[in-house]
Parts: sequence; C-alpha cells; structure tokens
Amino acid sequence: MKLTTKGRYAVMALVDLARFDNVNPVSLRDISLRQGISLDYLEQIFLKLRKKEIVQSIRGTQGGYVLKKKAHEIKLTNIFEAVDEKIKTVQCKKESKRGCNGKPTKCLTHDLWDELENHINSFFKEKSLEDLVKNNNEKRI
Amino acid sequence: MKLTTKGRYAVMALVDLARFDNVNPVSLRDISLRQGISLDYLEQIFLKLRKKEIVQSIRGTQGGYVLKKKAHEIKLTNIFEAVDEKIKTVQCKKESKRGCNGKPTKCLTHDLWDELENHINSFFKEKSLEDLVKNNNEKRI
DNA sequence: ATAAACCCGACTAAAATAGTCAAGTATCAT
DNA sequence: ATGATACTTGACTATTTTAGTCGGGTTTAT
Ligand code: FES
Ligand code: FES
Repeated sequence: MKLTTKGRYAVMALVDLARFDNVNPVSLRDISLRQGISLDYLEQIFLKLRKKEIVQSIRGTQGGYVLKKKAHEIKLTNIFEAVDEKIKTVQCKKESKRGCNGKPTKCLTHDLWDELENHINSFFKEKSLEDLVKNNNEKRI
Repeated sequence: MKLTTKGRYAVMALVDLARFDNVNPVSLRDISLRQGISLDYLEQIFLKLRKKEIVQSIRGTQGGYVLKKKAHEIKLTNIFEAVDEKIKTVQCKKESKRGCNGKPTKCLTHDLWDELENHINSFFKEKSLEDLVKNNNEKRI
C-alpha cells in the first residue's frame, strides 16, 4: 500500500504555492526548482488541479498559478481527488452486490476493508492546506 | 493508494482458517475453494505466514495449517508485515536525514506523510484476527 | 503404494507508475 | 512588434510492481 508521487507531489506543490500565493502568481518553474519535481510532470498535475478549480492559471510572462479557493477550504481530499490519487482497499465496486472478480457475494472481510478506507479518508478530510502551511511556518520560527 | 491482493488475501484466508481452526488443520485447497483464491498463490502467502510463526503447517494427507498463536494475539499488523504488505507514504528512508531521491534535506510535507503512515498503522495495530472472526459470526446469526 | 497435502524457487503477462517529449498558445516587458 | 516566459495538451515510454503460474520436489496418513 503506497502513496504515489502524483498525490504526494500535488500536495507538496500546493503547499509551496500557498506560501507565496498572496503576493504573485507562482510559476511551475519555480516550484519545480524549489521542490525538485520535474516541470513536465508538474504540468500534468496542475492541469488536473485547474480543471477541479483548486488553482487558477495566469498565462504569459510573470504568469503562474494562484489558489482559486481559500487555503482553509482546500482539504487533502479535494487535492487527491483532483489528481486521481484514490484509496482503493478492494477491487469490487461499492454499489454492486457482487464480490471481487465477479463472485456472487461479498467476501468475509469486505466490511473490514470498507472500514479501513473510511479510516484513511477521514484523515484526508480533516486536513486543509492552511493547516499544512501553518504547521510548516511554525517549525521555521 | 491501494491495498494489494497479497495483504487482502492473507487476511481473508486467515479469517477462514481461524473459523475452523480448533477442530482440524485446514488445507489450502479448502481455503482456495471457499474464498476463490488461487491455490498456488495461497501457498506463497502461507509460506510467509509460517516463517513469521503466525501459522503452523502439518504435512501429509489430512494435513493443512493451524494458527500458531491465539487469534486475539494476531493483529493485522503482524499479518501484513509477514506478507510484506507495507504502508509506504514516502520514498525516502526513515533514518536518513536526506529527503526523497537523495535530496539533502526532507521536504515540506514530510511530517504529514509520517503522520499519515501512523494513522493508517494504528488501524492495523488494534484489529486482531479474533475481532474479525467474532464480527463475522455475529452478522450470520 | 498412493494420494493428499505442504515446500520452494523460478518465471511471466499485464497493469500501474513516473515520468518524457513535442508542438503548440497566450501574455507581458521592452 | 518581438522575444521570452509560462501555461496547454496529447501522445509516448521505460521501469517497476502486481498477481499470479509452473514445475518439481518432500512428507505422511491410510
Ligand atoms: S473485498 Fe471485494 S468482495 Fe470482499
Ligand atoms: S517525503 Fe521524502 S523528503 Fe519528504
């Protein structure tokens, strides 16, 4: 069970962005350099973040990205959802009555995995970008 | 972020085993049929469970596996550890001062991922095999 | 003896990940 | 105006991981 770079980088990049946000748009080039993430890869990620209206783009020289919502309104859940970093503890569909790989009924441990999924998601639901930035600034005092 | 079949099947198989355990050894063939998991794959999984002393094998006809510990002593953590289903929220080593892919320092969000990892592991630490079996029996009354 | 069961290492197809690459378009500074 | 900067988009790909399979053992009850 591992977190992919897509989710990790998305959050990393947004924390970086959020710290400089209120001044000027932040270019991906800067984020790339500061955080050591490939520029091309960041572009992919920000495309998704923009489509989900988490960030807004400003084109041209001196352009970049700014947050489209307040930092406290952006939860980790929203970020992960935007970049398709999803928690999957099972293979079977949630709605379906059938079990994994088409079995007629759900397995012995199905409820456990649901519970696990909720447990993990609850972590993402309560953390906001603002929390992360604050937390970070405190440590640098 | 997804749970792999190795971890999922290990728990599933052990719950199955635990339910029949006190009578006779349970053969992988039976588990395979009941749970719809490939026999060859189960053998791989049980090899690891045996090496970590979670189950004990009984060879020969009428053989199979039995739990080596009490069901309440076997936590999900132990099972996952045995089959190498590990939670990895980061790529960088825990001990090292350096960050991901050899960067000289840990990233902005490093603490967050540590926290996440702990949050997930706490779930695994508190659930025992006994809990799962009981929970299951209750629902079938 | 033989069948049921565990034991073990090696192999592999398919999927997912973590990017790269190429060819744009918009906007600002000068 | 024009170049440089920065976003936009789609396609492509190497590597790694996953989810097994396969083959050939050994042990033991009957
Ligand atoms: S996890 Fe899919 S049926 Fe149990
Ligand atoms: S997660 Fe590895 S350095 Fe932050």
